Amino acid sequence: MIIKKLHNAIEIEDFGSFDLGLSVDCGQAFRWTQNETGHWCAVVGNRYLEAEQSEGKLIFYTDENEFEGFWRNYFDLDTDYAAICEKLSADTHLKAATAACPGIHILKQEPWEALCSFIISQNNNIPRIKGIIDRLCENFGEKAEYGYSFPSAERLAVLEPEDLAPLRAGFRAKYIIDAARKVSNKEVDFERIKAEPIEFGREELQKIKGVGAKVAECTLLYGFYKTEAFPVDVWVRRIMEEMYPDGFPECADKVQGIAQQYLFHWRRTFF
DNA sequence: ACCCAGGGTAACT
DNA sequence: AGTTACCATGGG
Repeated sequence: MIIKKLHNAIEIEDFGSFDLGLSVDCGQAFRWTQNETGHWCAVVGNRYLEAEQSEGKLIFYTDENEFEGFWRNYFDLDTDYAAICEKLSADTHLKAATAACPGIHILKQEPWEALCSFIISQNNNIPRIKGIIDRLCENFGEKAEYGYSFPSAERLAVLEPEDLAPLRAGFRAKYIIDAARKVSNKEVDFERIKAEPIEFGREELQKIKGVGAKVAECTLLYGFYKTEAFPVDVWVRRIMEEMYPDGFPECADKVQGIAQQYLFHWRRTFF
């Protein structure tokens, strides 16, 4: 990876197969948008980033400290995805999926934002999920010059489900409040989920009303970077029924979640 | 009017 | 233990 400092940005070459647009817009994160110039923009935590990719170059409009201290890890730029995809290619369908949409990285999102986002995702579609999350941030996040932050669990914990009416989240409002309360009072312990094997996280997260197996797996994969987490939504279920009636291939051991992300995007985009 | 969406709960057999 | 209606909302 070659990193050059520009006057207002960091320019990167030789960053492997990473695809910025695919990674931020393949259904794992919901706050990235394209501005008039096609640059990808989002608020993550209390930071803001504008970024673009063109002609083999990746440009982050931020300084070196921010890139090295946060974004490099957020985009998982130091993991060798080419090697992972090569390993997955031992399976015919995974070979096709990884070849069809190369460059997807798992984004290392904030655990609370991932949990809350995937609670909202249940029995919902991606455009509407984005809308609800936008309204959640506008109503309860902190306003900065560049946009609204994602509201903390502590901020939402003091609210009642009816207070979330402006979100038009439907039956999910009460689940969001229950999650906020159990996370902020440590009844659901994020530090232990980070430290312990995935089985602990599975049980811990499902103590929350409205969190079942699928939302828990998404939270563990995108919020805790547990790459063996395996979320099965309606699209992945179709793939499992059509292509893997006898189970998921061994070559995906420990990275089932990454394999799942390629299959999800492949199935939605090309079938 | 009907069906579906990155599901989960509760109430049934 | 395995099915099924129902849950709010909006787009096709």
